[in-house]
Amino acid sequence: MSITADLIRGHTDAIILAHLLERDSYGYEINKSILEQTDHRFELKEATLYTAFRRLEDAGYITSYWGNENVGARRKYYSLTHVGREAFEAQQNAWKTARDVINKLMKTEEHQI
Amino acid sequence: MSITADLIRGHTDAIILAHLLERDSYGYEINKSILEQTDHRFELKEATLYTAFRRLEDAGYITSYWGNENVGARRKYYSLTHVGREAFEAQQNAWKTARDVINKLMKTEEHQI
DNA sequence: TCGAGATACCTTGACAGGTGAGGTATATTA
DNA sequence: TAATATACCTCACCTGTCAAGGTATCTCGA
Repeated sequence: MSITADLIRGHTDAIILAHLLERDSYGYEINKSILEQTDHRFELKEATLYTAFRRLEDAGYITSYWGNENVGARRKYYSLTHVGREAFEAQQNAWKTARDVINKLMKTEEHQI
Repeated sequence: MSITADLIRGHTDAIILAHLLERDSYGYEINKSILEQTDHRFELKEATLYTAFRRLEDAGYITSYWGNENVGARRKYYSLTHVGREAFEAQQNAWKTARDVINKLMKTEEHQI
């Protein structure tokens, strides 16, 4: 079951920030990583991804620098800022709240543990 | 913590259908019900609600009829169709998938039971 | 009786995020 | 040498949300 745009809308920023929590990364890698993590059930489209990078950098949540690869195509790396880390934590909390509310309104049982 | 539009976007239709699973209802009541169910953490704005009604009726998921109240303002009742019920179940499944994927990507633990 | 507030419906225009389609460039490999 | 993978980017369009505005009825207190 693939996931439509509107179900993801509003989560793209947080998903990218989450990825950058662990280490600096670049667009293509983040894209591939998300595909693998979700068994190809979900893909961040390139246009969406680069739009989000722009938005996040404008907001001061991430900074960028060009990698100095000797081989292969050039890579633009992104790094999470302190503000970005705080923003992610806020968005994570917002997600938890929203998730529980939607579960209730959609009469969906919580995930079994 | 109130919930921003983008976190809910794409769920409004399913939330409305879920409400109609139990019984026929009308806009104002659905709105109030959602407010109460969520302890005022989330509100479906009127414009959003009526836009959704139009969309759902065009899709054949709901039908409408005017109530015959003797007192008070007139009410337009909505009723879930068979197709609408099936659509809701599909959307419920889509939500479960999306929820689990987002949980994973956002490194959010599942809700404790 | 008159005004405020609740109930109940609706439309319009603007906005913002997602994305299909298109583009550029380099390296690898058959 | 052509195809494929890596890697970046932009633009125009679409769709859902919603602030702001509107209409009408009923209740209730001053």
